[in-house]
Order: sequence, then structure tokens, then C-alpha cells
Amino acid sequence: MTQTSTPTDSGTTAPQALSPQDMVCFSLYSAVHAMSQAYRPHLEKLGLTYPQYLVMSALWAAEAPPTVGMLSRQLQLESSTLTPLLKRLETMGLLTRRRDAEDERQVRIALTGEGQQMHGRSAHIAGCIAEQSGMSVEELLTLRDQVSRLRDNLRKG
Amino acid sequence: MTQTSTPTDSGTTAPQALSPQDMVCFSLYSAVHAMSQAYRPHLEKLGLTYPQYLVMSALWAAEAPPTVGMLSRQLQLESSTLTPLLKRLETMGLLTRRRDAEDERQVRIALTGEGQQMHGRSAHIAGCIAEQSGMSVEELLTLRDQVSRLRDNLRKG
DNA sequence: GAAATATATATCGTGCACGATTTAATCGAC
DNA sequence: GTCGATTAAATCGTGCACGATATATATTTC
Repeated sequence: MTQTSTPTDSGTTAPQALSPQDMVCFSLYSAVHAMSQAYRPHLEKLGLTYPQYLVMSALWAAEAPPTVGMLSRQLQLESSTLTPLLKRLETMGLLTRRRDAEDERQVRIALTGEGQQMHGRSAHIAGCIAEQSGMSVEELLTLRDQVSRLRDNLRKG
Repeated sequence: MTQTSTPTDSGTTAPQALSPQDMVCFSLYSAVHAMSQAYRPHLEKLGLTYPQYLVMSALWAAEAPPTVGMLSRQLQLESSTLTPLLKRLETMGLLTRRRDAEDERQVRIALTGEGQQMHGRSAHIAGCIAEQSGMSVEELLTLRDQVSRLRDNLRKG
């Protein structure tokens, strides 16, 4: 099927054909989809999508209400992605969006009581996923660091 | 900011707040975006998006024209994702979509000459990305296998 | 302090990506 | 051979995700 190990190639035909299965990028791409699927049943109970959950996680971990720009830098998402997503979370009653009095260009995102409360209801999820991953905590941490390093290098380049 | 190592928590407040940066899922999520950005300048010259490039890669590596279902299983994408994507590639003149004579439910995807030819023009890209990753080939292969294992485990669970 | 510049969000258009549903063809039971 | 069940694509609606652009506030220059 993928014929990586069958060099039948003899010049006239195409360059060695790397199938998606051979590529690092595809492993990441498909792993993200699998991850999103794994989260889905848990997040459905909270009424969240995976990207919404990431934003909520950032807010739960923040010491003070961040601006849209801070979230944008932390999550590496454009304002054109975040703005509508944040509006949806606002409509759900999980957060508020308020222009900063000091700098009216910025918008501060603050959790509501309901948004804060959801943290407790989400606390078990990470553990479930970790278990489902079939990898040890050590392996997962190593993998996380390797993947983060790859990401940072790609950004710099 | 993320306060992973500052256990100021004392019961009344939220459970330990895992920030996105601490999570394996986020490292994968952000790495995929970074990867897509890294591919962008190369793929722009071909007029392809990253998912379109994946489909083309699958076709370049295939021995015979696969069906939509085969591509769906290989790339783990729904027909609702593939069908419009394939239609765009067809419009670009890179492939043809033809119902199988043996089984009229299936649609066979075949490269056109132009689509076949693009393989050569894309051959250098993987190497550029590998270089940009700042990781050795060995490291990349190990990472690929680890990430693939994680993905497969998540799917099974 | 007015004009030029820079920064922070928001808006718009396009293309994934999925779940749910639909349509159409094949297969099975009888 | 016909009816019911299964399978393969396609369609529909929603929500990311981005680049390009717009808008509005802040900063800098003069």
C-alpha cells in the first residue's frame, strides 16, 4: 500500500512516494483529531467544544482576567478565531467581555460564577484521557515536551 | 502565570489549574497549527491547502485509484469533509471523480496528468520542514511513532 | 496639539471538520 | 424476484481557523 520499503522506482516514475502514514505531520494531524474525539463525550456534558475547553482552561489557570491579546498569544490563535469563540462562551454565561478602562482597545475576559464553577466539573477529564492514552505519565510528559519543542522550532523557522 | 509549581491552593479555591501549556493535548493542537503554518509558504506555490496536500500525498503513494471510502479510512476523515475537498481538487484539474462500474455506490479518485506531475514539484517540501523542525531524522521518526501510538490508543479507547 | 504611526479587536470570506441526515446502490432472506 | 437491511457518498448546519481588511483607541512625531 505505502511501499516505503519497496524501491521499485527506476527513474521514469515519480519520486519516492511518502504516504501520509510515513509523515510526522500526519501523525500529529490525525492525533489531534483522535484527541478531540476522545474529549468529545466528556465535553458534551459541559456543552463545550475542544477549543472552547482550551480557552476555559486558560481562564481557570489565569490569576487575573486576561485580555483577548493575552489569550491569543497563549493559545496561538488569531483574534478572528477567538472573538467569535469568546462571544459564544459569553452567550452561554461562562464569561464576560469588557473593554479595559485603562486602554479602551483591549477587552478583558473574566469568568462568571458559572464559568468558575465549571472548573470542578471538568477536573476529572484530563485523567480519563491520560488513562485512555495507554501511555505512562512519564511518557506523556516526555512526549509533550518533544512536541512543544518541535512546535517552537517550527515557529521560529 | 500558570502557577503549576506554586500550590497556593488551600481548599476553598479551584482544583489545581492545569494551564494549556501543561497539557499534552495542547502541545499537539498547537504543533499542528505551527506545522500547517510551516507548510503554508511551500503549498501556496502549488495552490494547495495542507489537507489537500495530504490527500494528494495519499494519491501519489497509492498503487491504484482509491475510493472515497479508502481515503476516508486512511486519512481518518469523514466523507462530509472529503467530498467537498475532492471536488475542489477536481475543479483545479488535479484529479477525477468517477463512479465505480463494479459498485456504483463507490467513487474512484484518479490523478490527472497535472496531478501526477505536481508530485515532482512537491518533492522538496518534506525535507524543508524536517530541517526547520530542528530535530534529527531519528528523533522525528521516534516522535512520529510515539504520536501514532498515542493516536491509535485514543481511537481504541 | 494635530498628523502620522502603531496597536488591539472585530469583521469578512474561504476552507476544513464533524455529526446527523439523505440518497442511492448492493446484499440478504425468503 | 421483492422487501428489508446494510453500505457508500453526498448534503446540511455549526463551529473552528486563517489571511486580509476595517475600526477604533493609543502613542509618537513634529
